[in-house]
Amino acid sequence: MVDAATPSRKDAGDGKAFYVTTPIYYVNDAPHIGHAYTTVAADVLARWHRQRGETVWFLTGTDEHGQKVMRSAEANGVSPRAWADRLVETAWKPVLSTIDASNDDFIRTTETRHTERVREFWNHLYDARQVYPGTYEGPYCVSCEEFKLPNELLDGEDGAKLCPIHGRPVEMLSETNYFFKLSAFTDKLLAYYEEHPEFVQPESARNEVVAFVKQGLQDLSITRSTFNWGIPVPWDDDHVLYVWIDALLNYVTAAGYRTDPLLFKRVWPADVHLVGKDILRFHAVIWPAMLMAAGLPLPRTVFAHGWLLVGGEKMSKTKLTGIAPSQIVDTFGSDAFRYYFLRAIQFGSDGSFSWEQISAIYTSELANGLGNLASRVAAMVGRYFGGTLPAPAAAGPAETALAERLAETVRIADEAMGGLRFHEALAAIDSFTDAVNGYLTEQEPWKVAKDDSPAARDRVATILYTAAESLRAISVLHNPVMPKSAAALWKELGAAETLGELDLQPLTNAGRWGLLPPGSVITKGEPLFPRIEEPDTK
RNA sequence: GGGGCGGUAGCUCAGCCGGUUAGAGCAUGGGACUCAUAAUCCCUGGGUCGCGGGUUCGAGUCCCGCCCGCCCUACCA
Repeated sequence: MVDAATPSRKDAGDGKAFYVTTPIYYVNDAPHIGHAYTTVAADVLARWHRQRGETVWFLTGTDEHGQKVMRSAEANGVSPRAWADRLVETAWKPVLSTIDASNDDFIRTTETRHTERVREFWNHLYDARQVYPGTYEGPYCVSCEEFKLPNELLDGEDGAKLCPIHGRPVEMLSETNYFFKLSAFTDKLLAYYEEHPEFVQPESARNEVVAFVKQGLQDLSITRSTFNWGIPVPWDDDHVLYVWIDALLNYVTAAGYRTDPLLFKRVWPADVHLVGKDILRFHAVIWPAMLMAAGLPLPRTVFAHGWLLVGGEKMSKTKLTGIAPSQIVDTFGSDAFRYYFLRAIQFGSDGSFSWEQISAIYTSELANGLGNLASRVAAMVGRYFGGTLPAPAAAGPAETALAERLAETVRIADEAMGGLRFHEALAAIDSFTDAVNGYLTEQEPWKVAKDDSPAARDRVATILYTAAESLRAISVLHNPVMPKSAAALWKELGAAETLGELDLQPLTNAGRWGLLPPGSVITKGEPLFPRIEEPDTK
């Protein structure tokens, strides 16, 4: 029973938790890598902050009301709720495990914990006279039986506006419904953007939002009466709430709004709402206005990321460029999926996806770079020290340089992650991995090992310790991004026995040198990132 | 129509307030090495910086015009 769903992790701990959200996904779409991209970014952020030792609350979920879902359900001969249940269980929830999402909660807008709170929220605003009855007038297509968007209409002859589906003239129709006094918040929003430049990111998104609001806001029609798949308006049974006005509230209803004051206090306001740029306005204009109207604190940041482009064009189902996450994960694994999208695309900008590119990055950075490094270190500790990590002797300039490089890498990566510059963080970690590979090649421990004098043996010990210690740090740094591989590496280093669980290694200390205790038992396992001989170039 | 962003090496992209021979990663080619997942390390790139003008001692980097792609210009999610 969905309504009985309980958060998997209620222990948000003491103090303010880092609260990150994805949008709730509209169940009527098929999940594609665009959705997974957002979720992965949120997940990496959540895991990164957990690794820093912070308490974290990571929410995702599904948006299930509205006309489209209702119509699909009808077309499939089932109730809207049954249709939504099916999509959630067969499509949306499975994606989360496909990409290894570690969400603390999953909210559905059809759950009573949501619907009841939404009704209360709007009833409150209605009582506070923030909502009033009015008339919505817009272009309506009789064939579609729905209102159309002014900008999707086609121009017909003699200036008539045509329905893009039926090619027939639309007529202006009006509908009585309820309006939220959004216009009253124009100046307050502008002032807020001004005072909180970090509220809408990146800069380009912020500029668009500000420009939009500066035009002046109109009141927003928040109810519909032409169909009934939605949350009933508390004061008028003939209307249901407009789906967005319902959906946005998930961020608070799932955070214990009006039901769990302790959780709510600990979690709200959200630190980051991650959204695609297509839904920026709802999150950066309507949502904060709703919160202002209700007297609730606003989220710290709404971050809009870009589109994934396939073949230079925005991914779309109709052009058959919509790709299911499993298509990629089946070939490269969930870790590489996560790594690739955050590594190859500047978060906030549009990014090109191609099989060639993911294949290239997988091979060069993961298989040849990190994976091979782990193999060569494990092999040499096995060969020269029977698998037991030796204690290092005196550090030379090369060791000191690498240790300093590590500290710098952790600093850069942490700062970049804090600013949602995932690609920058991963570039720094990759660059450090390269440095370790270069260090080994320069020090040539395999040559030093041919001399069996005590001094030479000490030198080999120092070199291999240095490399293994570097891998220890890389494990911690990569754990939020590639949890499976990082755990495998951690195990290979024998670190669980000597340092404890990987998840508990504080990221903030990851740059400290010399944490991996000598004596750790290092084993050469299966390759971390097996070579993929024939990439699926479909 | 108005506003914004982008068009830089085969690919993906950096190039802040204009200034020595235009950069990175990957791919390519050559070399070194052999611990390692035929992996690693070093060297190697001569690309009309979309097109045409202009300003300037000097312009991917500023101005004007044009071409191409994308986004915004409110109630599909």
